[in-house]
Amino acid sequence: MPNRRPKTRIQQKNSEAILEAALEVFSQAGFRGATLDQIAERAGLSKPNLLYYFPSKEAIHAELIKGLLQVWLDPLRALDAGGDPLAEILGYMRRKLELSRDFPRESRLFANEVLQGAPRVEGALQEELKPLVDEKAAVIGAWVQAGRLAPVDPHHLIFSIWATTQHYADFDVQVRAVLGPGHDPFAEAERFLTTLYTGSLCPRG
Amino acid sequence: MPNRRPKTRIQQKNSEAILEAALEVFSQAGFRGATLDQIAERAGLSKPNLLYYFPSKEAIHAELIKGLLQVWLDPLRALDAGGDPLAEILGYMRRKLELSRDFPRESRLFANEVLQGAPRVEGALQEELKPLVDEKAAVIGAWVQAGRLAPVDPHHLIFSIWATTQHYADFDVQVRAVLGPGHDPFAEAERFLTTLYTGSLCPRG
DNA sequence: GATTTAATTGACCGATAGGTCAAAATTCAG
DNA sequence: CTGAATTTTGACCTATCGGTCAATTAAATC
Repeated sequence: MPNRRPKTRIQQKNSEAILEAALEVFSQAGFRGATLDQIAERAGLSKPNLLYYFPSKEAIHAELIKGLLQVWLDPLRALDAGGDPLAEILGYMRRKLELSRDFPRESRLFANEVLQGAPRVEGALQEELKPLVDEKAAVIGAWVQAGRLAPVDPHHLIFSIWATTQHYADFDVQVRAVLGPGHDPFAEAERFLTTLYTGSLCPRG
Repeated sequence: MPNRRPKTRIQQKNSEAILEAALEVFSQAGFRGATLDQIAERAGLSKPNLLYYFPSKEAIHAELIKGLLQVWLDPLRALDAGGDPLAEILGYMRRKLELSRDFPRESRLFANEVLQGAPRVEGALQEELKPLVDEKAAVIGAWVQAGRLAPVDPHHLIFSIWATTQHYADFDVQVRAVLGPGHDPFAEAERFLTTLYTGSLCPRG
């Protein structure tokens, strides 16, 4: 059994291939719907060989979730209390939208997990997500108090940014089916969401 | 095998029990993750008995989706070209949010399906969803043209309403984990979304 | 080049998946 | 009450699931 941290080139390569394949399969079928055989085939390995690198299906999934959560929270971490309120929020929206555009499988993996009751990430939600959101919600709340933002509920503002941006990754099929060909959903979304949030967040006498 | 339309009381009762159980299981585990044994147990029937009423797992799922799509599209159908633009859009948002509150399992069933590539509903998206959305988007576009709404992309406005309202059903676990106890997510969401859309849709000189 | 170590595999395991079927139990019609 | 139709079930089928293991092959080390 290989050590925790891959050492050899071959371990590095195969571990990456497995995680890449698992991301594809898990994000498309959910945890229960995904099979080790599918993952193994996509990774170009036999199933026993796959289980030589990871002890179980759960372990592969856990590794993916672990690596994902950090990346997923980064845009919110970057929200700066010292910046211009509207610019900060629009910047957060934009970074979140870019994640949806560039890492749709990661978004769907997470969506699948939460949608099915988050049995394997509930702890992380409580211990990592909630504190960070509370902190940044307080920042936004302070902006509102100072009259630098129109009065809105900070938590639900954050929810709406999650919802609207992740929608373009998670419901990509539906978005494209409705728009038809000849559209760039993400580019259009950026314009729309900019006007949406600018319009409702600008403070008015 | 029972006829297409349930006739006897017992057929009526069991068919309903099966669909109710299947909704619970499919919405929580996705199609592949759900099992006939789980559905049968929840419905209080044996597996062979379940398969006496529906020919296959696919058939149960298809029946659910069929019944769901109509209900799901009703709020958009009710959007009235003759009404007040902002009130109509807020009303649509509110009806959609009520669906999320009262039928979260249906929302998750649909989300699961689309998330996993919509293999069983892609046709319905093209043939039912797209025409309806295009029609209503045209209505909104006309309002914008007439200067009765701030200039926004109608399709993406509809997407954002879907995203923000369904978020509270589909990501319920996450929303509650972040908010903590003592919150009514749907009531708060209604207030927030009202200000969000009012703020950005009101036309200004 | 030999030997040790890492990597790979085919065969296999018990559990569970969706589904079938003939027979038994129940309900219904006359 | 009786016979026909409906409903229910236990036993069973094949395929696939996650996972194991001993044996084989390929790499790295000396």
